[in-house]
Amino acid sequence: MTSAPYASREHSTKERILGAAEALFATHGFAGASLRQVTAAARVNLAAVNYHFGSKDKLIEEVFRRRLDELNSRRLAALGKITGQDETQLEDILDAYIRPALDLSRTDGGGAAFVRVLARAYAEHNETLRRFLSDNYGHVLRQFAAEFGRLLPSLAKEEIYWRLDIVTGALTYAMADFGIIQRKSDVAERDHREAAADHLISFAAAGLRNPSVSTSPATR
Amino acid sequence: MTSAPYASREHSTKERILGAAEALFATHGFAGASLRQVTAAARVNLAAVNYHFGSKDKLIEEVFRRRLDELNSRRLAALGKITGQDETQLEDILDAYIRPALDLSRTDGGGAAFVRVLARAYAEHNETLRRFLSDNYGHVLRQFAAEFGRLLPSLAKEEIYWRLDIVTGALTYAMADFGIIQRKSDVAERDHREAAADHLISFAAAGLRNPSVSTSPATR
DNA sequence: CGTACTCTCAAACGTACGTTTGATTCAAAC
DNA sequence: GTTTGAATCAAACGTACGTTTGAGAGTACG
Repeated sequence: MTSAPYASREHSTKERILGAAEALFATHGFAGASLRQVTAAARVNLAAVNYHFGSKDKLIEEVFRRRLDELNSRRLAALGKITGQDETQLEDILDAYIRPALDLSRTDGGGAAFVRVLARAYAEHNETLRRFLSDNYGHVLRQFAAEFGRLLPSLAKEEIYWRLDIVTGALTYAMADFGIIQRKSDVAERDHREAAADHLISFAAAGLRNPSVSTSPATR
Repeated sequence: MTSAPYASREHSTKERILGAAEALFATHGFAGASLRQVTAAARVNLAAVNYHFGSKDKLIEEVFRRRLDELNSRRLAALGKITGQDETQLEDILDAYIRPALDLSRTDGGGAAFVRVLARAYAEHNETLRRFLSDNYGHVLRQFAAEFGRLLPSLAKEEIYWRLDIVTGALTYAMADFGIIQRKSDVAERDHREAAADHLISFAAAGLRNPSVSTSPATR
């Protein structure tokens, strides 16, 4: 072996497992993709998953962590630029939230697959996974909810979280399907998604602005 | 098979299985909910599923058929009222498509659960299930696509199907989450969903009207 | 009564799953 | 040269799955 300066190369066992798992989870779901499929696709031994990650659940978490760390950093960076400003519109906050995810779905090397994994996570209401995401990235949601609350003072905190969850799920699903369609597209695909993202944002803004529904039973 | 007047009552074995399967598929997915869970919840013997339905896949199909027959009949009835009319708007066709589903999510007796099952079906790209839905209800999609095409003459047939799929998936997901949230709501929930549906429709209309993307130049 | 038929039941079938084990490899450290 | 420890491997573990079986209960009808 030509002892290169990079100890953990892109083609290390761990990385190959993560890549294969990401692709197979996107296609077959977390329960539907078996470790035997994953290790066969990654061309590693079956036991490698439990050796390097400990369990299938931990592997799933690592698939998320690898992408979400950067995704949410970008979200917070974008949010930081508009936080507290007077002229901030609802659409600006939504843009800070979904634009990094849209960019991710455009990257090579599994980004598009990961967006589909994200959509899976929303569809499956896996409690373990929910807990992991809440523990590790809940502060991001909280910061966005706070900023949304600033622009929507008439909505209760709880109501804002509900709507954010619905909006995020619908957006994620739409983005995931963009990723599938991407294969058949040509150069104009980028423009299509750019324009579609604008529509998604305006849709989400309309849903969030919706004044009706009361979550406090006493106040009627 | 003597046609007894009340042979298949609401509490028959078949109906109890269908109800339990619907609820468990909504919560745990098709792969995640086992026949042992289903039969235990329905309080029937494990073998009853294979006796009455033949297999788990056939049971899944029957869960869909029980609801989709009426759902799509209502969709076609609503579409028939506006087909070919000059003053038809995109929003009218979308209303004909998603309003029956929204009504279904409001019904008692598992309708809300079924909408979540529908969302599952969209998230999982199960080929067997896709085939079944396409074979049995593809004509509905085709009729709607034809009417959409009439109002969107600049879009290729294929492009219309893509966008319909994305839009339907996002709408279904949103409606499914409405179903989950429903529990915590009071009387105003109906108004909320009514208003939210209007936003969903306008969002979908905007996405469908989007003129960009060219699928035509390259033949592939 | 006997026959026929539908439905239910406990038990077992074979398969696939996630996980664990113990041996083996191999390069670096001593 | 020996030791060490990380990494890989084939094989097996116990469990849960969908499905099948064959016996039996219940009902209808001559």
